[in-house]
Amino acid sequence: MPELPEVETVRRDLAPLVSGRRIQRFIVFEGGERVLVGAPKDYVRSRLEGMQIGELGRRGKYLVLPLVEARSGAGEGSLVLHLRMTGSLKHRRADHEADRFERARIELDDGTALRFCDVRKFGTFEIIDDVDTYFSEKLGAEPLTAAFTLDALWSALRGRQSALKSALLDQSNVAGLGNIYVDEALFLARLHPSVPAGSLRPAERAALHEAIEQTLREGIEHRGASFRDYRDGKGEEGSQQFFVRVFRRTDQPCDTCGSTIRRSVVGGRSSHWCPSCQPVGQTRRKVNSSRRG
DNA sequence: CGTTACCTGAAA
DNA sequence: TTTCAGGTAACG
Repeated sequence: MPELPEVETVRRDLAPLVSGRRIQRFIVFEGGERVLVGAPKDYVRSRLEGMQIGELGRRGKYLVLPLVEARSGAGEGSLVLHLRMTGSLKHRRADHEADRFERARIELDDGTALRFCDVRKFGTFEIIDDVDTYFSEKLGAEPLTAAFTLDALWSALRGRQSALKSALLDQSNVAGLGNIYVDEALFLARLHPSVPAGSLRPAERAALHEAIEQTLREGIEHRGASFRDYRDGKGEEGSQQFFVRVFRRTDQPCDTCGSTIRRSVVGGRSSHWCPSCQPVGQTRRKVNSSRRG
C-alpha cells in the first residue's frame, strides 16, 4: 500500500524525531515474528539495542534506519523496513495507549517509541549490513533523483512485451511505483495500461517519464493517499485520495473530458483509465522493433 | 508470463 | 457470505 510518496512522507515526519536518538529497547508483540522474516528476534534485538539511529533514509518503498555505534560512530548496518499493504510506523510516547495490531516497537532514549502496526503482517524488518548492494540487486532507478533519467527508464522498458503497467509495478525497473501512482502516471502520459512496455515511441517515453515524476511529486505534496489504511508518521491521513484522476474512480466522469472512467484487470491488478484521455496503446499489440518499413 | 500464497478486516 | 485491498515472492 504505501508507495513512494507515502513512505517519503513517513520518512520526513520521523527523521527529526528519531535521527540521533539511541535505541533503548526493541519489543516484538504477537504476530511480530513473521515481520522479522525468519531472523530470530533475539538477534534483531541485539543488533538494535544500544545503537544510535543515523539519518533516516528511503529507497523506493523501503525505509532505512542506519545503525551507528554511539561511541565510535561506526556504521553497524541498517534496519530496513517495508510497510507492504497495511503497515504503518508511528512516533508516539512510549507510554501512549497500545495501538491495535502493533507488531513491534522501538523505544528511544527520550521516552518516545516507533510503533510498527500491521493488520496483515506482510510488512518486513530486516537488518542489512550493506544496503547499497541489497538495493542495487532488487531495485531499479530511484525517481525524483538524478539517476532517474529518460534513458534509465527506457533501458528498463525496452524489449519488454509485457503490459506497461506490469513493467512499471516491477520494482526492479523503477523503484517506488505502486498501483495508485502507476494508474495516475499512465493517465497523465495518456497511455493505456495494457500497451506493450517496449513499444513506446520516443515522445511517449518522454511523456511517461515526466508523468511519473509529476504524479509522485504531487503525492508527496499531499502527504500521500489514505484510501484506507495508510497513515503518516503522526498517525494522520494524507489527502492525495482527493486529487486522483482515475484511481478507484470507476464509472465516474473523467474531470478532463467527461468520459466514463473504466476499470480492468491488468497483470492481476485493478487498473483504472479513461478511454478517451488514454488512447495510446489501446489497440497496439506487439513490440515493433523488428518490424520493417 | 500469469496465477497463487501470504494475512486480516472492511465493504459489497 | 463473498469479494476486495495501496505489495511482493514463489510458483508452474
